[in-house]
Amino acid sequence: MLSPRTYNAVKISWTEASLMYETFHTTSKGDVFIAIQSPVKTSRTVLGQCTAFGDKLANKMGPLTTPTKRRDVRSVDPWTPTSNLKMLISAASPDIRNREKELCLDHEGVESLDASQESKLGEDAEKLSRKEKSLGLLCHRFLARYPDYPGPAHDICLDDVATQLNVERRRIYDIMNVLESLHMVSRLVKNRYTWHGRSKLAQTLAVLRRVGEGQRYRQQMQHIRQRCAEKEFDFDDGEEKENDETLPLPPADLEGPELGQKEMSFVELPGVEFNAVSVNSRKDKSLRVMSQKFVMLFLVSDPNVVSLEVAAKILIGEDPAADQDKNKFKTKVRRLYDIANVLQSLKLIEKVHVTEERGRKTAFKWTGPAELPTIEEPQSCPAASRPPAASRVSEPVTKETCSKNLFSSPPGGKRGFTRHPSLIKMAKSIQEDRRKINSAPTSPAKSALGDSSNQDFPSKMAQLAAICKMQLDQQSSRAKGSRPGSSEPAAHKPETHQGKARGQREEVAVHTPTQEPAACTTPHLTPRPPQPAPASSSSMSYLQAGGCSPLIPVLLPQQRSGGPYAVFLHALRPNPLSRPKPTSLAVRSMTFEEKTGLSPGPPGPGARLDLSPSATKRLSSDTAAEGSPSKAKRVGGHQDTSPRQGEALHAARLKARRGGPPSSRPSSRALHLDPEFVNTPGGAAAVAHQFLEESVETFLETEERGGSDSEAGLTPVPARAVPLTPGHLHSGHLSTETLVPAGYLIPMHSLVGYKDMQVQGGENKRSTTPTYNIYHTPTAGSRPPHALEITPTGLPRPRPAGLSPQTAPAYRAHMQSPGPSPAIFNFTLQNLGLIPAGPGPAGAQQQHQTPERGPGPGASPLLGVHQRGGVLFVKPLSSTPLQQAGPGQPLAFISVQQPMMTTPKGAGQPQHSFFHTPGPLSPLAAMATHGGHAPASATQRKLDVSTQDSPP
DNA sequence: GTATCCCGCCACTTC
DNA sequence: GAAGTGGCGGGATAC
Repeated sequence: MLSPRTYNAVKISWTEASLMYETFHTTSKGDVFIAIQSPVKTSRTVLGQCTAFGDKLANKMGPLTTPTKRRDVRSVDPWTPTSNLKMLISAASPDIRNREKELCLDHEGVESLDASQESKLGEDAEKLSRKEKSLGLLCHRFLARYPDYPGPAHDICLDDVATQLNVERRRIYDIMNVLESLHMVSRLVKNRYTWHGRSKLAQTLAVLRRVGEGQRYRQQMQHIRQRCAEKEFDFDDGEEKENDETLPLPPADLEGPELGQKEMSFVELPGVEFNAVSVNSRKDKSLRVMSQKFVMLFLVSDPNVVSLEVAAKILIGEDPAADQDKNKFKTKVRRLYDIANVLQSLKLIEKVHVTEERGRKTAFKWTGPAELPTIEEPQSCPAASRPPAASRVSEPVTKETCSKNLFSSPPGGKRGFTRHPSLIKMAKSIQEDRRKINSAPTSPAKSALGDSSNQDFPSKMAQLAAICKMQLDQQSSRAKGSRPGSSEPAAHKPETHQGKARGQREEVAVHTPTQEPAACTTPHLTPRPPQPAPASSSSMSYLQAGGCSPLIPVLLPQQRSGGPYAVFLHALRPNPLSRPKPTSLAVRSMTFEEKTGLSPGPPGPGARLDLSPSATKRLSSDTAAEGSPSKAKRVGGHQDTSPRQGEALHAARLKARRGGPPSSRPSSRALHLDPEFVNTPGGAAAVAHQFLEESVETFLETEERGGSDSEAGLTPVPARAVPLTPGHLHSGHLSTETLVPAGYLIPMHSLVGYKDMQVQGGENKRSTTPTYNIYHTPTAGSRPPHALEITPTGLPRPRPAGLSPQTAPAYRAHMQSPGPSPAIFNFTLQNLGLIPAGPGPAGAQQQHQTPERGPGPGASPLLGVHQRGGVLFVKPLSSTPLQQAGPGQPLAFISVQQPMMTTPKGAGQPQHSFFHTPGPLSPLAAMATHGGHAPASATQRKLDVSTQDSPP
């Protein structure tokens, strides 16, 4: 067939080529097509018959081998991107090939091709047909330029790429966003990205799957399908709304959970940890979020076939408004096409058509890796990382050092409220460094570190950055607030610092920056600090993602490449559960879909997610913070983050509750911005802190009391049982939730420290900036075994009731301490075996759950943990669950803090609008707002109704 | 006529 | 204020 050389040359492109083909096929209808070489052939011709890729490929190969192309290929430098591009292009576009051939063939010289190609393409571009200009093709060309598994980091200059590919930058952004969602690239700086290729893809997918499971997407899809089946008519776009009632739109329901996701805003990428950090301007990046969610659907779907409609509904569902708005629906669909095109180029999906009652539907079939690395919680980075920590030390150390330096000053003292510009800069620089490192690491760095380390690297970097930020935030907050209440905090902090000092490295390495310190400090947590690494790590590390409701960030250990990721889960979407959906239903609609289910990979026991709530939070928070200022508005934002932020958030929440301004939650994003919240008006902040603390304490107490309940709530309730009511949440409380970037995945590394964080729990909280807040720990989630189970709804896991007494204190401590979220703490304890999984003590969680406010003002019912002043509130993933959840159930936690931001709004109408989806937000909101009240009902609603339903 | 999805306006962010 | 980003949706092209 191909000459060796050719072969080599082709190798790289092969996949791509295949992808391209597929793409084409898909595009064209799934028909098969073409042999690359065959000059003309277009798609269908050859393969028409073959359906399977393999076949296709084989077929293609045959043709491909054909002389001509090879030549080209060969001639070209096999590995050169251009060569690849050429191949791809030729393969992809018959027209192009033809042209090339015509034009170039002659010369054959690959080179000529190369140069000419692009130029041609570019030139031709104008002439090219729409198809030829498709995003998928463009993506192919783009991908052809880089190796799947880059050794050293590859920097990508958008301008260059755009120029080379002859496309507008705008198009490149679309591609980059999708790639970023898969962690194939990470943004380095403006106009620059780092190419990671597929090195992190497996992990990312594994994480996404988990998250998806946690989100119950499968259920949602089924639900939707059912509805569809039931009401086919309704489907039509517009109707949906109406359907709602009748059918609570699938989307809607779905939304609920997803809603949380809506946070699309948060979408930051895992790999890019920093995203959160700084640079990113728009945290929203819905495209990224959408992309991740879209991928999750495939990963969770048994059939692996997801219809565009279903996907759109689910994704849209998140967007309340979208549901009703046809236009929005259309827009979403457009985006899905964009994403699908890129994913097709990546060969992750293939376009297919599903025949339904209604007719033929466009759908996509997952063609990516079937089996994904399990995410082991255990491995969870933490642990792994830790050890490495030492090794990694370098990084960690650095981070630590940095963080220490940054924070050191304040330990006892407070940190400046506001971040000093210089600090900010530092943080940024650090972040940048991280990024750089990350990028590099991906390949090399990691190697150096070791696998785990690798991951760690990035994560570390991220952590460092995060830590720095957090610290800064904290400092700032302290500075501001050193205020009374702070005493504790202060104490903690100092301790924290100390703790850090001691264990810092470890912690540092491990922990997420921010929290760690705090956590460490916390006496209760104390243990964690240093050692946390191992134990904590283990325990901490894993949060069940799945279990976690939406909000919960899950940390996944990255097995290899990637470190674990922290995923922000949206609030669980109860919905799915809510409706008992018969899977079968789904079937009708979609042939493929039918599956019911397996959850693809439910994480086995092995797979666990580490949630580092804190981490997540951080991320989220960071992100949020980064988020546009405007967003900040939502909250009241104080940016100061950290504990204060959390407090601020609380305060905000409280206010909201009290009638404070409903805050309009600006947007989900805003939520994230907690930091901003933090900033909350100065004096107020201090007060708020105190207030928060108090509330927290109260909350804790409450939790303890009601803990069980809350736990239940926390526990991942079986879907139905408890669907989080996102809506509920949002309604009131949502805000909190909102804050959380649901759905967003963050690489553990970035989070790093989660363990620590978790372990540490409390201390950090304060310190931790908003970001941290984000997390929550999902206790349940953390449980390894359950990972899957944990998933929101279903988490059967019993929660460590055990928390109880003993834990309780600890819990409180946590809560009080800024450290890690209580949830985390619980988690950890549970994992460690210190706490019984049972319902018992659940209190903490339960408390959270308790919906209502247990905690006091802010206490969110659902949430299990709240950090106190600090601010982390853990929410039960599924809000609903709480109720249901019985003892034993694991908890899902969500950090509420962010929500704070939202709170205002969330509470208000906006929320609804925002969140139609009840789900996600709600949980948070619930927590945040604590309007605990909301929770229960909300959750329930969720089940029943679409999110929106949730009563305001 | 519907399905796709390119194109580029424009708002938001960041520098 | 300029540049970078990215949401968004009009409308063209493909089927």
